Amino acid sequence: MQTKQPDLTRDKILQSAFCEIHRQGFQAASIANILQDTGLTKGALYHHFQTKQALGLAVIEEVIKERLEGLIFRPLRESERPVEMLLEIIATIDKKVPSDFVMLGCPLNNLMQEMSALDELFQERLGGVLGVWQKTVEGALKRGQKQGEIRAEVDYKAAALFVVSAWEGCIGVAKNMQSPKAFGTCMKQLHGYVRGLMPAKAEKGRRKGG
Amino acid sequence: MQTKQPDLTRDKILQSAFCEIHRQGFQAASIANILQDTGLTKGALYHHFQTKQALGLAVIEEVIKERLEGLIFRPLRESERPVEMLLEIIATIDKKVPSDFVMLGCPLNNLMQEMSALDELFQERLGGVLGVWQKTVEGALKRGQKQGEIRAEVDYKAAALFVVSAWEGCIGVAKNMQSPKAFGTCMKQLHGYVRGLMPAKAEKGRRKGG
DNA sequence: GCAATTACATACCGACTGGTATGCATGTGT
DNA sequence: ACACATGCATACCAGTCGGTATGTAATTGC
Repeated sequence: MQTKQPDLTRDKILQSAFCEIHRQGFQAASIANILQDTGLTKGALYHHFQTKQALGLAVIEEVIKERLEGLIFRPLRESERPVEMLLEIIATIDKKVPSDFVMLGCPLNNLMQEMSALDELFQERLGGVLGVWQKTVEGALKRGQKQGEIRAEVDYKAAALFVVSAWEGCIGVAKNMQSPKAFGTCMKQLHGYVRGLMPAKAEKGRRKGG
Repeated sequence: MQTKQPDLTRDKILQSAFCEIHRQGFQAASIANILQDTGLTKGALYHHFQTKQALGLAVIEEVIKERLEGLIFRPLRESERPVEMLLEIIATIDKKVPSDFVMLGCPLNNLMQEMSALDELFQERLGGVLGVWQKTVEGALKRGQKQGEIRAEVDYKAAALFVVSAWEGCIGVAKNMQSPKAFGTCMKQLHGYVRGLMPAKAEKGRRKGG
């Protein structure tokens, strides 16, 4: 066992920074808090990350993006019945995610609201993740259209944009109401919207209530 | 003409604070900037507002809420054809609002995302405004239901919650993409969702494309 | 017209911020 | 085994933050 494990140290910083940023926002996130939490010092932190900004960008890329990847992107991409998978994820996301993720909001959305208008690099990175999300939903709808599960006249690009927007909106409003229940209610409506993209036949076949 | 006009001074501070908060967020909003912008001094500001928090709360109540009132709440409440008015507002809001309101985001939503989890008073005030919004849409849908413009089985409370959530979500995503066009596309989908709440007959009667 | 209050301006403060310069110990390549 | 780079700790810094104490001019009440 080594006394110095740079990769572990770096990861500890990233995780702690993620939590601090999730709770306080990026600008209000205190380097000092992260150091206290990890038991490290400024030397360690600024050895691994040149600036606070670089740390924030790394959190986006290596923590937030990866979480979304596992929770949403990958299942959606790999499923052979993408529309059903999308509906499934929308219907169950409120149970799959710890309740403080509703109380504190979506880490991605929080950062977008806070930083997009202030910092170009943040805007690019966040936009990148958002773009992947959108493209993933878009792909699911497109494939669904080929399978006849989405009506032919549906503009799947616009629909995907709306799904992601409404999704984030639901978390945001639920966060302000501090109500996981409202989140569930809201996402159920989004579920209804997506079902509304399906042909009448396929739509009727699905269960109605949540 | 008087040399001291406390009401005007107070208003100048509120307006400037609104802009500063809209641009930077509340925590990053700098008292010094507001003073520089208004040409006043700390003495003046802290005479009218006990703390920065009090200033923020006043901005919510006296600026943000009033703007939404004039732009959305009042028209919706006073219309005799509330569903049409709701659709009208959703369809044209992207033109009625200056483009920097898309680039900088909805002031209400920005503050909700930033402050709701951090400060109880903010959460209450913001939640109050959001509640009015929600109740107003709710009332519009309810009245629409009586008029037969909304299908009887629609859960108008859940639908109203979703409309507001998706609305904010659309602005948020458009802000991150720095794209007023995306805002329009996204709101058109919300328009479609609301139309989907109408009976097939009434829905068909409306124009399809934007 | 005098007293009291209101409406500001000036100067200052402690706390905290992100960031850096320096130093030292551990690990690594040869 | 020695040179060198990496990994991390300590101490310090300039700048900014919100907030306050004090002073003074303008306005108001009587």
